[in-house]
Amino acid sequence: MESLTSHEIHQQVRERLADAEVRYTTGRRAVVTALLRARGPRSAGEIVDLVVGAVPISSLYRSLAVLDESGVIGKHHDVDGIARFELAEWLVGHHHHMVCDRCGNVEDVALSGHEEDALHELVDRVGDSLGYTVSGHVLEVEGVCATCAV
Amino acid sequence: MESLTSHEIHQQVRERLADAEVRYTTGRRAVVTALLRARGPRSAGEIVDLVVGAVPISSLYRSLAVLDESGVIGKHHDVDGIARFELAEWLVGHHHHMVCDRCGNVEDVALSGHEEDALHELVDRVGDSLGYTVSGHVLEVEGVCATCAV
DNA sequence: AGTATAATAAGATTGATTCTCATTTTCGTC
DNA sequence: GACGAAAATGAGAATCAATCTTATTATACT
Repeated sequence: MESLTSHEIHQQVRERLADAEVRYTTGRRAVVTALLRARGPRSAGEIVDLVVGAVPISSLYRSLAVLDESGVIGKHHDVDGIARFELAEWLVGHHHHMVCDRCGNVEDVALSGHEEDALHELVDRVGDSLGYTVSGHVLEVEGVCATCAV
Repeated sequence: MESLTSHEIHQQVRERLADAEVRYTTGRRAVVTALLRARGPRSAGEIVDLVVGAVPISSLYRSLAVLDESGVIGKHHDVDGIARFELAEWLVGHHHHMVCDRCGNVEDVALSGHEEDALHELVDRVGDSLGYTVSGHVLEVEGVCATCAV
């Protein structure tokens, strides 16, 4: 998947929100911009720092909820149970995560087409064997990053 | 990995806790028994229901913390951010999770040796390419279970 | 049995997240 | 370019899983 420019992404988001009859306001745009700059999932607290100017935390959480509900961003929880948000895969491409055991940093990782295909087959097989209709998969690689490795 | 009997698991846990100079008390044993019956990760609230008799929630959390710290159980967070606990892999074998998108149920899944080897190679390659020393990996398959598929 | 140490129980506390509601902004219309 | 309806925001209250505190109880060792 060729990556979209920042401008194209905002355009895609605007259209998606329009379909959901939701306005693409300044606050919501600020969240998308912040997540665009970050190259991995970020917590609400981290996003507050990434966004220029003061953002009320309650408003930020509502922006995140709206964007999540309309499929613009995805939400998952890190090892400490804190929610982390990132742009949805239809905007930035399917990818996985490399997590540092020490500092907790999370980076996006895209597999090669061949690797992703193999993983996809594997996952389908697993779902079938248990009677599930597979809708997706998540792979997290855990390790110690170069900086933490002393 | 051949699976251990319930009795053998309690024995292993006892030894592991002894090494950590921690007692294997009734409350801690009850948690292990409950997780042994459950065939997948369970939340603190669910474990309260699985354990026979009333268990103070604060005590349960401390038992879980002690067992987690000594490596007897593992902890992760589900899509709603609540913590789920399960017996550690050295007790029940390395495995992955099949998660139902609808009801949230989580089942353990073990891959074949061949599949697991291939996955292991893949994650090693990913870690190397990013300068990480890989320590593990997590694969979650998402889908809709037979019951929820109507 | 007696003592020192660890574990438990009950409730208070914390902290991320959500809810409430009054105020403000936006959009389509006149 | 103001008007009214609907949507969004902001400030603080409320929620709830999880942790902490401390007094009490149980356990291991002598």
